[in-house]
Amino acid sequence: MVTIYDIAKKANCSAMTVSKVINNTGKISESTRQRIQQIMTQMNYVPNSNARSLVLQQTKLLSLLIADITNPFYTTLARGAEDEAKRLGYQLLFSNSDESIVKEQEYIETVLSARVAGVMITPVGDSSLNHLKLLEQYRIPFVLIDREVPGVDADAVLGDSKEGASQLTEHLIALGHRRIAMINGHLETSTARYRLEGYQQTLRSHDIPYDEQLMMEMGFNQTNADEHMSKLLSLKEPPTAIFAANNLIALAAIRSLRHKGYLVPEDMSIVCFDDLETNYVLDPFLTVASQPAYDFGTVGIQTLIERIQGNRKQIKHIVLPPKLIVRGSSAVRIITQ
Amino acid sequence: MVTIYDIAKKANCSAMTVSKVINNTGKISESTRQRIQQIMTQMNYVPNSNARSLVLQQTKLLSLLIADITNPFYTTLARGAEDEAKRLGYQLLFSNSDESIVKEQEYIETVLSARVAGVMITPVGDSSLNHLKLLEQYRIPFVLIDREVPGVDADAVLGDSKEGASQLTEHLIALGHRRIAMINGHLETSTARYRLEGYQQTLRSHDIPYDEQLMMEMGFNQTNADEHMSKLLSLKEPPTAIFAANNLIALAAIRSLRHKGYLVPEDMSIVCFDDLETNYVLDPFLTVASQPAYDFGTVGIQTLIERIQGNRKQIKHIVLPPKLIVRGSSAVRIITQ
DNA sequence: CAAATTAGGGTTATCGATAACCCTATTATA
DNA sequence: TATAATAGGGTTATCGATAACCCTAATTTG
Repeated sequence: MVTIYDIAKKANCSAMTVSKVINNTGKISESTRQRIQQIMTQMNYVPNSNARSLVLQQTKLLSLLIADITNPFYTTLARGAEDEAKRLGYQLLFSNSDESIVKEQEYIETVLSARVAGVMITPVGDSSLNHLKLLEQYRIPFVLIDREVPGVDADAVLGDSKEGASQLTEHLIALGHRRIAMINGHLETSTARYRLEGYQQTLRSHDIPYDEQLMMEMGFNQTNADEHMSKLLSLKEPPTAIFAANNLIALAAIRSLRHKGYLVPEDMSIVCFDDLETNYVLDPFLTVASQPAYDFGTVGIQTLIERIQGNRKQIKHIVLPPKLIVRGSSAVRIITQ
Repeated sequence: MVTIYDIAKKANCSAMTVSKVINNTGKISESTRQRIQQIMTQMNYVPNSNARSLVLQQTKLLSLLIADITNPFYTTLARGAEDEAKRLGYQLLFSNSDESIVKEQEYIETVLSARVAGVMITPVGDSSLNHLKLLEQYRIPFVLIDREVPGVDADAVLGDSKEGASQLTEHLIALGHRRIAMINGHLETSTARYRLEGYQQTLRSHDIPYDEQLMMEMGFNQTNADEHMSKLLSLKEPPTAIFAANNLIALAAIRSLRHKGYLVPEDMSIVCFDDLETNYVLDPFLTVASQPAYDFGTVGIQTLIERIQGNRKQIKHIVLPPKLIVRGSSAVRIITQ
């Protein structure tokens, strides 16, 4: 590998002079500057950022920890993050936690060892508290994406889960539904709690009693929907609509229903959080509270870098509002009998 | 940040002793080993991998350069790559080239400066030759994914584009189609060339003349399908089927056709390369030559790390075969008139 | 019992780049 | 003209970890 010493030797000067040319600091005559620059180009010199990071005590590396890159929401988010990071001169490491607290913990440690400049993380849940504290202890800036963690006072880019849940529930009620089930993610995550809150509050405002039998809790990325669906369908008064906490749950629910011989939306309306990238879907079907995944990525990186560069002292919570998109998976309740 | 010197001071020993405990080298008494280990845990010591990389002249960083993470094929590939990298103790940087040779070039340079251990790259096309040579010059191992580059003799994990194209064309012919158009990616990429070859050869083997008017070339990620579709439809003898070089092109084609009032597959059969993640598709519709995207990722990383660790001298080309999946987008040719 | 090992640990130089400071001609200024 | 200022560049120490080698006391071996 070519180093500044190689350049210096060829240019008949000291390494320091080369360094000054590279960083555009100090006083260098125009002629030596050009000579050195030419030699660097000619020798294909590329600075060793390990060495640089070591002395400067900072890297241009950011870390992105998400649940699963193949989840469409995170895919788009990651793309936004990478675009913005690149634009601002940073590189992006990424990893998948699969909603596992253990994987998350392991990753935080490798991230610490890489001395990344900052971390953008979708925390698994409230129990992420411990490793987030570790980041704090090491003074590594981080920004929470999509989910809050009680006890952690950090920058965050969030959706408005309560508002989105309200909109979706409101939509179902407007279609005549009264028995509205909810299949939620783990209540260990803040989004699940807010979505529940929005759902309950909207029911209440329409004088619809909250029925615990209509509440199901499963992981955001799990697919044991069959079981939950059976329970719901076997109720004395089964639901006529389902509010799924995200699109994966909704898709699993629809598959399960079809499997059991039910039609959506004829027999059951389904709505959910998060859209699917319409570019890759031929016939968009889900009625969703769409969240701006790409913006989650870009805004998250911006927020992170602001903090890294110390341009801001106070904590910032940014809320990106959801947008209701009505499609074929929800329909007017058909009153039988 | 806690360093080995901090540990050493607290443990009343030299930094070297701490280093030996960390790396499990040298001779250390069981008692000091435990004492040091305890102090490290207590102080939350995490090694500085910049310093380590600097002296060892190697990092545990790999780089993944793909066209676009939101393209479903690459999403899954990236997931496979990350899983495998993590399993083998490496971290993954990623970036999107958007099929742009300029972005690719820039990225290669930042990658060089990060002193990554290796690079996994889906080259934009034949003109990637220059920066790949730069990698070679710096002796940074790399593996080509999905596409070959003439003049570059490197490890590669490839699909069998010719075979897949043959299968798809064969399928259309079996359905009675004779006027089969092809919408290809840029011929600057090896996959586009092989797919063309498979298509042409299969036509020939059925004594169907190759008609240049039925050949369209567009970028793998571009969507000016409308224009191409208009040309095809206005031919004296328009096609009854289209072979799209990948799924994005196929989707764009279908949208364009629908927009013009044509039905798929009634008026036009469509087949293509690369499946969509069936987990996120409610009603899989495309007849595809499916490629094992996840395996592209894992095998690519394996191949790369083998080379990094110097366990293998000779160049290796791994070919992962495609699989024909017949669905609703292709149908028997309806003979009108 | 003397010599040779070895256990257990320490010293020093090094990786590549940079900060902080120093040095010497030349030029500007009083 | 004498002095101060500056242009242009060099020296040295440092970041954190490790390789290569050294050192001393205890233990083993012939």
